[in-house]
Amino acid sequence: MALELAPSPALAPLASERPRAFSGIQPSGIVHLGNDLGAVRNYVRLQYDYDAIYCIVDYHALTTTHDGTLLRERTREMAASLLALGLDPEHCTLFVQSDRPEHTELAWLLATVTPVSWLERTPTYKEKKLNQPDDVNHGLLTYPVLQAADIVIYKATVVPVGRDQAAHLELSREIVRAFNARYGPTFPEPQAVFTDAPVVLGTDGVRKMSKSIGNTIDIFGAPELIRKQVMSMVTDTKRILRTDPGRPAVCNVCQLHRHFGADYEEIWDGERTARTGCVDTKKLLAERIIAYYAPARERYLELISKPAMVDEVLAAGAARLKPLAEATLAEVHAKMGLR
RNA sequence: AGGCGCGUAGCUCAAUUUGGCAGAGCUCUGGUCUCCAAAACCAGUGGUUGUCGGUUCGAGUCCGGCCGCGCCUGCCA
Repeated sequence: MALELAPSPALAPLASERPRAFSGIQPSGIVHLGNDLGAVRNYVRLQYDYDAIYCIVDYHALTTTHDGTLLRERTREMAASLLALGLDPEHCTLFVQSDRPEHTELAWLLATVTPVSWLERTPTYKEKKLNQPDDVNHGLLTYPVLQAADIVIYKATVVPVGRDQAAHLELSREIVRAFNARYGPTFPEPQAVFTDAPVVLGTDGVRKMSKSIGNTIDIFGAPELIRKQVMSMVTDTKRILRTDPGRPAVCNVCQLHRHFGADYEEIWDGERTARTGCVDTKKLLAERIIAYYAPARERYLELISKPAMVDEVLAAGAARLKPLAEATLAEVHAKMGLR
């Protein structure tokens, strides 16, 4: 690499006055209702207000998924899902993390300014140690460093996250501060943008909707599947008889109705007064979900049957980011004393 | 690299000591009950015993190789 003064990474190819936002999403496969309401909807909205970069983080996934065929499949499914739900390559940059290997190099460089104790304190690390005690690999520990690299390699200033993710972003900010303190101002401290994304509970009504737990509502599934999943949802456990009044505040079915119609207050009222029963409310919810996602489902099925279309979008996204990533690395090399 | 230990259902484990039908709890599925779901009760599904070979009439169990995980002692850029 030529020895030169750091080029200005401000000269983005996506020349734009909009602040740059970065967000990573795990390649967990086809998205479910919780993914969409909790994150994807916001991604779609934010792509019009920010210079938005969305990254399918397959390097991160390697800390828990060790089946190459499965990972590749899930990465493509995630990409197709995001495009089907409205991410528009004309308005945002969507790419796969491992298509920009500069992320991992920067992670190594950032690792040298990051105390081990910061990482050992990370709640997710402790949690994973409990969840997969036979596979506590180093990637799990260094995960937040790679996360920081993901963000700052594009000098993104805005990171849309749920409030539960605030701690992770704080660690990224600390790593950035540690780097800037040692080598001079280089990276902007990324700011969390808290979205009002709800934590969507699964069909069990207790735990967060999650593919690994198996409590999902699969929005791209066949209508019969969605009906079956909605009908199996846990409702208000105190409402036993049809004539018992319901409590919409604790009924997950009622909560989900918030997202599928302006008339949810009326639906809640029906539950409270036992004018309607749980079956009525579930059937209505199922049909609304099916109708709402029908166009996206069609797009998804189209995209997944033509993987070349998806791959093309991903390749273009990675190519667009290449100059940015290389410029940042060149600047960092110069500051750290690398050739 | 060497020493010790471990590997059995999706999960937690039993059966290994003394070779003799691979089992239990939870999860899951179905049924009863409820407007549904949950809870409760009843029933059922679920296994290449990490893997390859050997000994034996017979191996989850004994022997050897390999793979994986943990702990310990080293070596090294």
